[in-house]
Amino acid sequence: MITVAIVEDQNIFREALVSYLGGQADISLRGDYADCSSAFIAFQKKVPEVIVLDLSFPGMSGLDFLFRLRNLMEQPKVLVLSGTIGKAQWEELSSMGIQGVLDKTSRLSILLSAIRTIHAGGVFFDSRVVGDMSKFNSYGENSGQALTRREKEVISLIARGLSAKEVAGELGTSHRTVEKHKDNACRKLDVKGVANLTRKAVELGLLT
Amino acid sequence: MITVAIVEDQNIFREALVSYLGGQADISLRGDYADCSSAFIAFQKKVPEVIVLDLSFPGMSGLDFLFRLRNLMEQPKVLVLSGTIGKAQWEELSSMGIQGVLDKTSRLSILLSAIRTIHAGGVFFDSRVVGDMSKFNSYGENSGQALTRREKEVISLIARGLSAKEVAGELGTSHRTVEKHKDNACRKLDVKGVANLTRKAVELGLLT
DNA sequence: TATAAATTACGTATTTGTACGTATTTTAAA
DNA sequence: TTTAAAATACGTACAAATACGTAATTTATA
Repeated sequence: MITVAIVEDQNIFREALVSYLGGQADISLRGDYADCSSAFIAFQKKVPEVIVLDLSFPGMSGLDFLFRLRNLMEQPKVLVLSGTIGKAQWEELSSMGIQGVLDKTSRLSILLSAIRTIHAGGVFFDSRVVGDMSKFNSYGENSGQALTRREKEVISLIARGLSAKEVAGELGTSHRTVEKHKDNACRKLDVKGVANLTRKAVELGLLT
Repeated sequence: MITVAIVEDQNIFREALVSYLGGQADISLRGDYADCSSAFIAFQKKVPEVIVLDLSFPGMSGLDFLFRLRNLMEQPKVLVLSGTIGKAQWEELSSMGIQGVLDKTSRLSILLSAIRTIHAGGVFFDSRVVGDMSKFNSYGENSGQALTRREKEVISLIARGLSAKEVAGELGTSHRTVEKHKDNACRKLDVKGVANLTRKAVELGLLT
């Protein structure tokens, strides 16, 4: 018998999942939660073996949630249900020690398999998600560098519509420096122009 | 007995919905489809009374789908399940004669109610979705003008990273004209700069 | 057809972005 | 502490964007 909890903000989806998983012989549902806070409170009393966690909702509070899970007495296995996740999310996810990632376009039977697999001690990473992640590692065999904190800060503000001068004022530095950071970020991301940079910033989850 | 079909690309969600709705005494499921094409082919033979349609997936083929539905012998009631929908989608939706819109964060019981309501001849518009839509009507009590087709075309290309010159080449017109369209669009949308324009274009669903 | 809306085009002046470069100081890691 | 990475700053030349303006032509539509 596998004890499972679901954390998913889309009520319709969550309740439908509950309805389905509740009918499985080897699964015992131990709660479903629409937000991380109420889930964590419940888990402090009783930790389920497997947590099905939707990380597609905004605010990336889900990552804080994963972090806090590591302080529980018992360590639950975590299966992340993702819609589309950005590079920023993925970087944090992969260092967070989760047991699986699944795309919502996967089959329901795959979800079941994944739950059983990770409960048995395995890992389950959906190829569509993991495959997409490879693009994050191929910014170029040449230029595959991660953005620095300052670069992220700068392009985040630029994507919000600020000019280089305004960003400089915001960060208390020179507009030439800002332009340099932006310049470097553009080369690392292999994009040109504010429009592409803006969409990239959104994609990377830098405007949350 | 209400005959219902589901069109939803997220397999896990769709199958979980099938599992749940299949257990309802007054609902008879007549098929579930992961894409509009296969759904339409099936509907040409037999039209369900109610179609639960997810419009949150890309390509906005869902709108073409709605349009084609109008050519069927019998007219099904349509309940749209939306994640977040942009202004462009909403404008087309509201002129498409659907019977209901529901947010995925609604409760499952609400979905049931909605299905029963529109089957009985009523309409069901979730306040969260409709409420959000009001923001689209308040681009300013002053400047609340709709974008023209050309303006949408121009800012869509600009948001994709093309310069005014490149857009001009693409559309076979002068770069001055392109700049003018962009200028006008910016005033209508009350934004400044490529970054803001790009995010607005994404928000409006112009980059699908 | 008459009228309004949309598309087209250009002028001009100023600001901002882009794409190279170099080089110093600060901060973090080995 | 030594070393590497990051952040800082500046030069220059050209391209592009921005913010005003006017106005002719085409296309819908009442």
